Amino acid sequence: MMEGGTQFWLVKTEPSVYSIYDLKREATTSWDGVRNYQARNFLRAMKTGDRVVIYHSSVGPKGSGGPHVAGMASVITQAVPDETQFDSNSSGFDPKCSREAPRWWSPTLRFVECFETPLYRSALFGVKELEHCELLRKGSRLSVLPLTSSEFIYFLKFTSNS
DNA sequence: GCCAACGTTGGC
DNA sequence: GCCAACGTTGGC
Repeated sequence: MMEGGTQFWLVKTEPSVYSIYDLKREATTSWDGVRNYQARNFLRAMKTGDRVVIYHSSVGPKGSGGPHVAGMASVITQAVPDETQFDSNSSGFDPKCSREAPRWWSPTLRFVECFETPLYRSALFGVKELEHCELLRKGSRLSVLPLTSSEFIYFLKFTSNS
């Protein structure tokens, strides 16, 4: 269960690149490739046991109904240096980084569950619990963000075992 | 330190 | 595909 001190997060991913179905198949994954300092700081603040909401972004209106919350994950390992920053063959390669001075970090996440029905972004507007959520702020591009407990509990209602 | 130019994100 | 909003870069 959730112990005191558990924090809640939401991470975005483009399902055409990496989806919750990929996470389900792999069971765990290193959440790498994030190249924004604010998001990086949140990744580093993640602790084992923290709960994570998975959001599918950049899903066109012609796609699968638009961007949506896809399911749940949890943090199993705190962030370590993101290996892709050192890999010149990776799109995440950052020539300014070295192993002595890494800049980008990635925690390991574990699949928890995929929602039976996607929770579409369009359905979130007007939800009282989410009225201050960064996810819904116009122009927000932050791909890792903290959730308040009431925001998280709102998303929890869409899990199968709640 | 300012800010224009640029590249990217991501909803629509 | 469009484009507004954003973050970063780099000249000054």
